Amino acid sequence: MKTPAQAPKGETLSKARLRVWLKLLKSVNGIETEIRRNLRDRHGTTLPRFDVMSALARFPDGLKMSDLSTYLKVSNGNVTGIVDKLTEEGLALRVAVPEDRRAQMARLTAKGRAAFEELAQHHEDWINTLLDGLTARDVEALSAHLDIILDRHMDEDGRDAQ
Amino acid sequence: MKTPAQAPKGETLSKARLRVWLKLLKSVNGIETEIRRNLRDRHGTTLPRFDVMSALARFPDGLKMSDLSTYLKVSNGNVTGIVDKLTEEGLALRVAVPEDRRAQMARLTAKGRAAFEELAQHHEDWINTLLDGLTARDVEALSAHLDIILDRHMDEDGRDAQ
DNA sequence: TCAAATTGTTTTAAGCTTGAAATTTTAGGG
DNA sequence: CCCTAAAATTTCAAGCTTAAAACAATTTGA
Repeated sequence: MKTPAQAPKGETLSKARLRVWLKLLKSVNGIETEIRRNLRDRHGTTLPRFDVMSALARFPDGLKMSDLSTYLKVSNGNVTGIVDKLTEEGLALRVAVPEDRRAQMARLTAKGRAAFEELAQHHEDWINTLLDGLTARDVEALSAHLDIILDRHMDEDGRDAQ
Repeated sequence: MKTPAQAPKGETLSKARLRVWLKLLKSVNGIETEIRRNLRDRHGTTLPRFDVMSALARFPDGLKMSDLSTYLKVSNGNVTGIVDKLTEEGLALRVAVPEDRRAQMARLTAKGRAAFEELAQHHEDWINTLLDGLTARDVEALSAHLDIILDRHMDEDGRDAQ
């Protein structure tokens, strides 16, 4: 009969939720720090750039700047700057939208797609290693618990419900 | 026999881990965004300030600046700026360390302690609401899965092992 | 038709974060 | 005692992020 060390017996549910939140934060921050370091040291890039490339890779025809910022849940101004940099590096480009002269589609270039394929494979490998303690069964159980959180307070758009 | 919608049958373990990582990230980012908004709109403060106050509240005698940055896993320069701001607001102060003139202890003032008590209670309430879908049993199960991740790649200092 | 509202994007100002350089002080040989 | 290395902290430059303002183009409705 083994009880987690930091789980006091009479702990209220509220305190228990606070504890698991701190653990969630620590896990995600730890993994994210490692991913950022790998992207910087092994590929000379950053997580925001990877995120944008990842989004654009999912939409080969490109994404309007505003759709990109909605999809990534960051500000419009933010994606403007990131796409600017990717464009300077020849990894992305903007194409005009014929029927709406305000809008632009951001797309990956061939070079950008190739660079992303490489990054994506390594990224998956890094995550696979960082989560190598989790079995398939663990992954499903963890996923189910996260769904409870997501379904309750984050709707499809990722915004907090109500 | 119900299968999670996004879990393809023949999915490799590596892909499954990648999926759960993205879900972890989405959950934490969603909660963190809500906490930041609450701190800003309802208390006129920020998450980094709350984190520093929370650390100092745990150590009534104060913490050396370097211990504070180690504890919070942020850079030295970062805590310098945050403690500067808290000090300007009368919530924290720096006291000299007699035996080492290089070092300083950061401490909460009485005002800082009072402000933190208020913040901490609200913070716990917010988390309790955001995680209200999780039962005590869910919390323990989730906690156990996070321990697997933390034990495997984040040691006590929070740095990635090996 | 045309003024007002809305939409798409960029610019800007401010704050956060980091890593590296600079500063000050302490500790350890020789 | 001195000189070098190490440690504690701050300063600095660069990049990321956001919210708000500015700008441009489109849509709406009177």
